[in-house]
Amino acid sequence: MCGRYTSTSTVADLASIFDVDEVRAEPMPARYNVAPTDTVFAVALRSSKGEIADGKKGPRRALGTFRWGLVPSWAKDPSVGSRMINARCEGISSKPAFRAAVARRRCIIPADAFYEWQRREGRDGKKVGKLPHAIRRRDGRPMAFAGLWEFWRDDDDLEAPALRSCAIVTTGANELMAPIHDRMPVVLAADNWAAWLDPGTDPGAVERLMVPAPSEWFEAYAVSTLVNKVGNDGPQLIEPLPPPPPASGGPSS
DNA sequence: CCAGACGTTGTT
DNA sequence: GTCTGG
DNA sequence: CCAGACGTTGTT
DNA sequence: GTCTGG
Repeated sequence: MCGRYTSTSTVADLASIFDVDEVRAEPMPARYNVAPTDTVFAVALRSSKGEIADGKKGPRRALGTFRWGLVPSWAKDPSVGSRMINARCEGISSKPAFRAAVARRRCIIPADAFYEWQRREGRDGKKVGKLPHAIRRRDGRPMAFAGLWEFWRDDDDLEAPALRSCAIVTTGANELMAPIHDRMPVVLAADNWAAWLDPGTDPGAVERLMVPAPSEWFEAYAVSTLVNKVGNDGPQLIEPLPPPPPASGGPSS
């Protein structure tokens, strides 16, 4: 799955890379530990209803900010979003929480790396803990996570600004990821960005985009458990973990 | 009909 | 809002 | 995803 | 053990 990632590219770089023509996001500092419920960048098409932008003509893609954790429009309060941080691609179109968004409100969530925790066992099968790994593109470019977004209004406070929230679509692991974890985010090829964002794309075509990206795009390596704590941040979180000390003979030798 | 869920992950 | 379970 | 909490009452 | 918050 994908429960933590990094967002280190600048607004200007993202606007350029994703061919965004309207920026509706204040710059944010580089983040090495983006966690659920955080405010994140995402790219979405402007809609005729003005959900992303006002009614101006011309621009097509907007870079905006969203709360990570999709809050369905019918939710009583936004807390349900904490459990909607990912959307499994399998059966996604029949899930009440995601159905509307996958049909009409797809977005791209940029990320520079994501984290996955590998469960590890001791020699005797006892649990030893979880080892976090960072996964990033070999070419150094930001990744485009396939995302969904929603629009939520508080029925008790119609004056309040609407909340825009998002979820990351997940799929099975590719060969690189398989030893670490059995799920991974859908990472879109640049050639598929337009089709993913376009609400007019045929549902079958959308389905075919929600597949594991090729292993060859990525590199993965173990990192320290500093990332476990959401309050920790900084480039040290994606530094490769030094190899463990040579196996000492244990209690006896 | 109304009430209640609406999600993912990992683990046994 | 819409579907499922009772 | 991991870390950290894990409760009630009454009132608007 | 299970849920909530970040």
